Amino acid sequence: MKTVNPGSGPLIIQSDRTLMLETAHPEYTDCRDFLGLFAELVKSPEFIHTYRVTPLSMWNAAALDLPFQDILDGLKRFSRYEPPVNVLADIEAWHGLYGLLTLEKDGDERLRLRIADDIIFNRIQHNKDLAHFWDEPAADGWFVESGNRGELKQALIKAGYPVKDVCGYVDGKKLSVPLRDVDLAGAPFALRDYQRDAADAFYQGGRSTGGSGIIVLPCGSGKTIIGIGVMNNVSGHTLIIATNNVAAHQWRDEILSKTALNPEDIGEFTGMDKTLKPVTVTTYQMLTHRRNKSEPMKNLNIFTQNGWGLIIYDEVHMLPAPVFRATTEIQARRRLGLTATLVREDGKEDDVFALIGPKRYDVPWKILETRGYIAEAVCTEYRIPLPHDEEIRYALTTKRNRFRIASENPSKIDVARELIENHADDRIMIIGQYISQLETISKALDVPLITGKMKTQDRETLYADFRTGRIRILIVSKVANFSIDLPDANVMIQISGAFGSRQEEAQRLGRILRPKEKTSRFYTLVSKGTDEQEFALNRQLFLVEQGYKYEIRYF
DNA sequence: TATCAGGTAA
DNA sequence: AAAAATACCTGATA
Repeated sequence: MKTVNPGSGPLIIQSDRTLMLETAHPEYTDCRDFLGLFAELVKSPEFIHTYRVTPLSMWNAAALDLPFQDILDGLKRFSRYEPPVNVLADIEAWHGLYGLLTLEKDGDERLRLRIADDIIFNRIQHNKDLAHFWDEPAADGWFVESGNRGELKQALIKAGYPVKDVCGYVDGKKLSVPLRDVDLAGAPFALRDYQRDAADAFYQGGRSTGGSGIIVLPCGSGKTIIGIGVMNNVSGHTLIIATNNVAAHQWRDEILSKTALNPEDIGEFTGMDKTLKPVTVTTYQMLTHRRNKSEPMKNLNIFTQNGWGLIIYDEVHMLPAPVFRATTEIQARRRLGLTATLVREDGKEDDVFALIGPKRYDVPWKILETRGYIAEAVCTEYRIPLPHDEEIRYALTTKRNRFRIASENPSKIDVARELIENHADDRIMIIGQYISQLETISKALDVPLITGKMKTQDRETLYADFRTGRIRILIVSKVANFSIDLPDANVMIQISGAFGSRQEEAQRLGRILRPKEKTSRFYTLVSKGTDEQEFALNRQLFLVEQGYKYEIRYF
C-alpha cells in the first residue's frame, strides 16, 4: 500500500471518477484549462467545482490526438492525493478505446470492421443488437455492407464502442473555391491563424481520415470563415444547412464576398427559391418540412443529389432527429459541423459523434479574449427575493409552475432599473423568455420591445436606431437567440431564460463580445432560493468551464 | 404578381 | 417540462 502523502495541488480525484477543483487555489486557472481538454464541468458552486470524465469526453480528446500520457502527467501534477488507481485505469481504457475499432474500405461494395482487441471482439460478437450488421466474418472482425456505415457506427457507440472511420470520402463534383485577398467591401482578407488551423485540422489526413467532424469555437470568432476555408480545402460542391433564412443569406453573402465564386454558382433552397447550385444554402426546417404528418420528408433527398463533396452543418447542436437519420445514409460525404458549444441538453452528443464525427478543433473563449478577437466580459448573478405575495404563490403551486413564477419575479424590474442607472453611458440589451413579462418591463421602463411578432421592417428600424445610438436600451425576446443581425451592445441584462440551457447562456453572452474598448457586462437576474437559481447554475456551467466567473450579488 | 394573414409542424 | 420563434404552404387581397 502506497503512503498517502497529501500534496498541495488544487485537484481531488475521487474513486467515483468525479474531479473536485478548488477555485481559490493559485493553480486553479492552469488546472481548469487542463481539465477543459477532456472533462466536463457538472457543478460550479463558489469554492469547489466538480468535473466528470465521460467516455465521450475521452474519445473526443483521443480523436484530437491528445496523448493519454499528457492527461496522466497533468492529473498527477495537479492532484492533491495519489489519484485512485481505478480512475486512472478507467479513463486510460476509455482513451485507448478510440482507435481500437476501425472501419475501412474493402473494395467498392463493402467495408471491413477491424477490432484490435480480443476481449472487445468477443463482446461485440455476442452482442445481439449488432449481429445483423455482420455480412461475413473476417480475421479480426467482419465485413459490412457499405450502406450500413452510419447505422453501424451509431449502434456501436450506443453499445459503448467508438469507431474510427477511415473509409474515406467521395470527392463529389469538383468546384474550385479560390479565396480573395480583398473582400467585396474592399477590406483585406485572409484567414486568421486559428481559422486556418481549424480548416486544416478538419481536412488533415486527406481522403481517409480527414473530412468529417466538428469544429467548436466561440460566437463571433468567424465560423463562416472557417467554413469557407474548408470549402477552399475540399474544392467540391457544397451544401450548407443553417438554422434560419437570415443565417442562410449571410452564408451566401460571405461566400460571395470572400471567395471568387460568382452569384450564379450559389443557390438557395428555401421557400422563395428552390434551385440547386454547386454551392447551395438551405435550412434545417426546409429539409424536414412536410405539410402533414403522413407525408414523407421529400426534401431530405437533396442530400444525395448534386454530387456534394462537402456538407456543412451550421450550429450542429441544433440538428433535428430526421436530419440525423438522413445523415446516416450519406457517410461517404465529407461533413463539417460548426458550433459554439457541443453540449446539448437532450443528451444526443453521442449521435453527433457517430454521425457527423469527433471534435476536430476547438478554441477556448479566453484565448480569443486575450488575443483581442472577442471582448472582455464580466458576469454577475443577482439573487433577488420574491415579494411576499409571490413567495406564497410559489410555495403553493405545483413544481412545474414554480419556474415561471420565479422567472417573472416583479422585483427584477427594480434591479434592472438600478443597473440601467449605473450604466448611463452604455448600450444595454434586456433579454427574457416570456412575452408578458417583457411587455410589463417595456411599459415600466418605457423602453422599446422586440418580439417575434414584430414585422421585420420595424425590427430593422429599431436595430438601426440602437446602432446609431438614437436609443440605447432595447428589450428583446427569444428572437435574439436566433437572429444574427442583432446589433452589438456592451451590457446585457438577462431577466429570464429557458430552464438550464447552457447553450442559450453562451449565446447571450456572445451578443456582447464584439471587440471594444470597454469591458462588457453580463447580468443575470434570478429569484433567490427558487428552482430558477438551480437552473441558473446549470446554465452557467459551459461558460465557467471556459473561464468566466460569475460574481454573486444579493439585492 | 406581390404581399399578407392563418394554419401546421418540429 | 414549456413557451416562443421560425418557416413552410395556402388562399385571399390589392
